[in-house]
Amino acid sequence: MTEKPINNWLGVQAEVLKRIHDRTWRPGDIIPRETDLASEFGCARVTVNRALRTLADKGVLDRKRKVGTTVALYPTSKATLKIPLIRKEIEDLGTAYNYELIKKSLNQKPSGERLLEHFSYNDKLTYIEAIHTSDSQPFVVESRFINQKISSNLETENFEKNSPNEWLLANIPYTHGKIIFSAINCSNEMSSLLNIDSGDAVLQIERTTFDRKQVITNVLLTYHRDYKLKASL
Amino acid sequence: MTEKPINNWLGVQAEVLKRIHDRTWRPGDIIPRETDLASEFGCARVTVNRALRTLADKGVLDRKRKVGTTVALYPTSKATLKIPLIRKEIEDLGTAYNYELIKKSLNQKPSGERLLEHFSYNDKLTYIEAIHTSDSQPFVVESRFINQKISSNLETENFEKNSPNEWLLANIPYTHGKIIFSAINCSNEMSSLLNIDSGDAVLQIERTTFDRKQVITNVLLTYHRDYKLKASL
DNA sequence: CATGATATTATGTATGTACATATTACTAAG
DNA sequence: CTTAGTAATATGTACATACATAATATCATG
Repeated sequence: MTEKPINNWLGVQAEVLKRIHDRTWRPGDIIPRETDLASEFGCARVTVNRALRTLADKGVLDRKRKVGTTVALYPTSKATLKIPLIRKEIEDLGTAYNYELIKKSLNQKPSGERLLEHFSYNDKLTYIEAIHTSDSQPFVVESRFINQKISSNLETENFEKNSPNEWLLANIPYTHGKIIFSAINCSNEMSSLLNIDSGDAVLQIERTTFDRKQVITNVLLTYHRDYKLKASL
Repeated sequence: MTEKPINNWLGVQAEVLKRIHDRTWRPGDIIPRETDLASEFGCARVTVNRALRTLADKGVLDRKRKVGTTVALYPTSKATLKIPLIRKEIEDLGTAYNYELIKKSLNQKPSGERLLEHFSYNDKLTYIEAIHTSDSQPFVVESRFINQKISSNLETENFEKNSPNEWLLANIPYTHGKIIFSAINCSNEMSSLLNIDSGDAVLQIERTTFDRKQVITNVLLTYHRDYKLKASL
């Protein structure tokens, strides 16, 4: 071992990325096995394992027992986008956050494709429509259905001051969720809420969160006209 | 140790999630230290470490040396969206994929805010406009600038048959990227390409990829009207 | 009382070893 | 020649141990 050993997993990761990057190992290639890399780098196999495992998590490598590790053919660019609390997103812009309840109605029955896809026919839902503003400018309209089965405290909360967004996060744990991004032409009603012209294109995010099999809530967020959602890969 | 030990990291992870879920540990709470959990579960500290580390990666926990591990206050819902190759996305729909080059021009100078944010003033860019179709229906219009510095082979590739999307992925490695999602009202020109009405709202994704500091390419993908981007959290 | 040195502590990581598991390759029985 | 059974192998994981590192708490000194 004349070379300086790479004896930490970040170092191994960097070296592996370097070799993928400079095409020593090309997409589809099988790379040397852990034991070989370990002895080449002068470190323990577990260290190599951690580096390769992390890269596999990120989608850079594909791994299979007994078969080996290959450089991913289509590095399915996994973008991770952080979805912050709306209040926090606005406050982070350095602007004043405000929340206003527009509508609230209890005991709604699910109707329409969007709701019936998630809720069952005899679920009772609380509907809430509200607007979040940034320096008094409309930022996003929240239009939400909450499954009344989830919590008895739901009735005592009137959502006049607190957004259901925050209330749910603080009170109702969820296991997983689905998100759908789309673009829509603004309706008359929505355009007056957002203070833009009817027909203007706006970004819409639908989010459904679950507690195991049970749907907790389905929310449609309609953003102001110039909203851009950023992510990195 | 009367209880059955939890001696694998997935088991520990499940148990920790259970306790967060049933509010034994609430958002903001500091949870017992690794050594304590290890002795409670009857496993090694490293096993607990791996479980907690993985949950911290996912954003469920916050960890800090010497301070301890807390349940994340705002579990900054990290959505991971997989961005597949366009061809693959269409083929996975079970429809026929087709690619058609619309325009190609060399030696463009960057102009406009979008390009000058990334490219430097005297970069030479190759511009490519192309359309990807699904069963002959317009699926997405690709409008791309490629930095000519990145590869000498760029000149030999005419992009008549192969989309720059695939060519770049196969030939030019990148280190990281930025993505911006927005909604726009379709221009006259774009609407005729996408075979929809001018003014229709469409989803637009801008993606810039880098090789370290250097910008490789900036692409604007304008999707067909009913396109929805799905992600999970 | 302020301040800088020092001890303490919880997480972070490296190592050698051992065994588990998934998958392939090989081999022998029919 | 097929097939069930078995060996070989690369990754996956668990553990005990040791030391590293970051952040806090404590204490001595001026």
